[in-house]
Amino acid sequence: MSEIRVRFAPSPTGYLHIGGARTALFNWLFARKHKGTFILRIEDTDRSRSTEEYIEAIIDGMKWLGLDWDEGPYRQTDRMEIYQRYVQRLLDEGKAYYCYCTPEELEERRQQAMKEGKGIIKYDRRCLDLKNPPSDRKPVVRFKMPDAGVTIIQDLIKGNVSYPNDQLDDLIIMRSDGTPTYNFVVVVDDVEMGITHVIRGDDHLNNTPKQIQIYRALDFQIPKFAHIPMILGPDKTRLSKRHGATSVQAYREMGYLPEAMVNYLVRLGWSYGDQEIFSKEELIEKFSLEGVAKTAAVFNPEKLLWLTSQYIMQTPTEKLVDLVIPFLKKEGLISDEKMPERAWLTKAVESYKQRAKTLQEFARSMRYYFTEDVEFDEKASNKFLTEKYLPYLKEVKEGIENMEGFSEEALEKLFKNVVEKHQTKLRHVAQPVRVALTGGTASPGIFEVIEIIGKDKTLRRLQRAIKIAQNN
RNA sequence: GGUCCCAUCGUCUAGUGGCCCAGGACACCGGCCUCUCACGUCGGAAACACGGGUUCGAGUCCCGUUGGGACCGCCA
Repeated sequence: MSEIRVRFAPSPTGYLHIGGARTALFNWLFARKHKGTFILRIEDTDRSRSTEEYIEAIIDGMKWLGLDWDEGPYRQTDRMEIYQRYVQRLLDEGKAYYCYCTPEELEERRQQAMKEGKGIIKYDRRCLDLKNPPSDRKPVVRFKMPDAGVTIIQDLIKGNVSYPNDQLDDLIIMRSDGTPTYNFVVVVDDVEMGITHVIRGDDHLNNTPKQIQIYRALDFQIPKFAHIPMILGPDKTRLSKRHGATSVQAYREMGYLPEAMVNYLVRLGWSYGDQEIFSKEELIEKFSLEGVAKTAAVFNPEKLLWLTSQYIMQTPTEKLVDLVIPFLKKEGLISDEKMPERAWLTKAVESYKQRAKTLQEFARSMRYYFTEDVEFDEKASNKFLTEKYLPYLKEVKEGIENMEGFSEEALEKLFKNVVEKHQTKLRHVAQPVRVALTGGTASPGIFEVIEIIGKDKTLRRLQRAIKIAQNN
């Protein structure tokens, strides 16, 4: 049994997007599952649109997701001689030819064909047997497609798909500037790199018969193909920027967890019975191309959010603290110079572990733990910082002032005493205090919050709230 | 316009002829828990696109219709 070799081949014309990430993930899982090799190849033959920045961004995104590769990153721009050699071979064997038509001429003819309602928009081969090539033009090289018969793709996901060869265009394999084009390099590279399984988006399905013809012309062995369904936006068209955040780094910056992203992505088009949550090890064990669906999937950020919250709850708090710190810095709540004690930070993070759905949410909802004062939510202060609750606020304040220790237990006892004395409910005491300390009506348990905020700050905030209540 | 792919709750999906008057998950709604929020838990509403076949029996097989998508570039 020969080794399995797969690749992820993004073009660096943008950040690593959701769709690309899932393609990478499926390839990676397939390689890991079969103890094969996962190759990263940068498809940068389009020099005008490829940038170093995007190459970095893609690599960065892969690393963040934990998709490590075994070979590469290869870059097609480093391999130009190889492609040129194969183009020459096709030329020598009469399987390709020079074409002198300009892009403008071709465009015009395409428009014309479209207008006449001709279904087939393909090159008319007028340069195929040119007697006198124009000397003032640099030609492209076209691949000569067979014009009869059918090409059949044996796809691991779609099954057998056949195309009439008369539909296949004589595609350009080398531009007039001497650089090769995608459909050609992809074949050469996949063969040169010993790729056994081509796993890619099904937007490539229609390119595959053309590529198969190139494999045949070059006498190459054809790999196995697996075309995975697209990821769509809510309007069911191909997912793109206009659908909002679509790059993996955008989600990283919003405080999503990579494990959640991987889990979400894998379930988009793949399933294993009713199971929703998978560890990476489990995925490697259970992943298979047979489990991949044929239908396109709509990207649903809400489920990704839920998964992130699930992973947050599963993450050990100590680790969570490390993850939250950069977001606290970004919110301007801490800095290297102003770094709170680790133990305190741990308690603070712990208090939001069941509540924050993203790392960013941690930082934002924990704001009042760090600031000197709080900003009151108007509705909340109007309702709870009033004369009615004034006695409770005062008694809690006094109680804390006279308190021996400063533990959750002691605080709970204090509140109970106030409740009993006034024959009221705990919530009538807890809510005004909550508003006083956090500015709003929603927070972790009040005793926990008081302990985290600390005695001094708590007293100051209560005092301030009492003043407001007196005037309300 | 041509070629190709696809079709189960709003969304992701289970389902490979009888176990399905269709199961799970997110979101939504309601109960419980409760100092608020969240978590958790219990319950609810919610789908086999349509029409023909095949079969004792079809979400599952076949054909058609409709709908959606992709590709048709000197982009990848």
